[in-house]
Amino acid sequence: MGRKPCCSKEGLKKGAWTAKEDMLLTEYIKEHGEGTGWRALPKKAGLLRCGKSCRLRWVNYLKPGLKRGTFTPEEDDLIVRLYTLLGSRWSLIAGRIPGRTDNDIKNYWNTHLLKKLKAQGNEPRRHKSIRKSKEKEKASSQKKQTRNQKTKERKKKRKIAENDSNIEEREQVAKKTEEQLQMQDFSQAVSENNYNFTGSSCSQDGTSSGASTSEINLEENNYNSGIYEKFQVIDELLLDDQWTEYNNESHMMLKEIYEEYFQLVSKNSLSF
DNA sequence: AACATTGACAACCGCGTATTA
DNA sequence: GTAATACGCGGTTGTCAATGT
Repeated sequence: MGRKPCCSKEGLKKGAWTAKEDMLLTEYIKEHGEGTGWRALPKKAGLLRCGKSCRLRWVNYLKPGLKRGTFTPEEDDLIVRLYTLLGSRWSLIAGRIPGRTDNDIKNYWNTHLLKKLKAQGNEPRRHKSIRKSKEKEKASSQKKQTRNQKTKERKKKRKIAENDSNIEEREQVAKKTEEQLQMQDFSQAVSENNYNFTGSSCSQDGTSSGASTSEINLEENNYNSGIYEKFQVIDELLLDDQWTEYNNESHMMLKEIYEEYFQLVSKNSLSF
């Protein structure tokens, strides 16, 4: 019953992708297309990765049409507005910004935009985490605290290891030098005695359709409790002349999102 | 120069949902 | 209908580079 058994993760590679792996994945997808099932792809493409990892690499990095580099002020503004509107639904936001992935936007938000907005005193209201319970948040903050500690320890260890290997290296060099000197002596002795001698060297949808009705579920009632307020925010956004002036297309897009949002809320029979 | 901190971003993990036998 | 699995998403972590002390 059910689907085929899941892949064993044993022997699968993790960490940064190599150029060769990128090439294998790209070539396979070019030839067979994207929708052939991520689960079986790695084996068919000759990759020692899990399907999940392949999908992520493709979607976030290799897929044609992805924009790299700095975000434009228009993109910044759009992200901020969409965040205000949708919260951390990065795939939905990404679906509205051509060439950018959810991961991209998420990273950019966390490392640039949030700080920028804080500095301007415009920090957006934090949306309720979609999944996280308070317990998890607590655990997460504890993890965060130990993280710096771990980093420190890792660096310490690496330093020690480097030192050790340096010592080892130095010892080896010293040993080699000594051996070479001995060999030279020997060689010299041999040559002095007219013998022939030969030496040897040695030598790692985001589209709107993705917003199923379940995305705004009843568990999020707290989140939705501020929905009236949210609609006011949307109205403000839509009535913002400055915004309307410089980006009419995006303005239309926000209107569409407004419609979608309204429909989703209606489907969940939320009254306000 | 050495060490600590912060920034940046790719990649991983775990969960909820969709799909399938 | 049900259980098992795949898929997609958001949150988190790992790691290297840059910057500060």
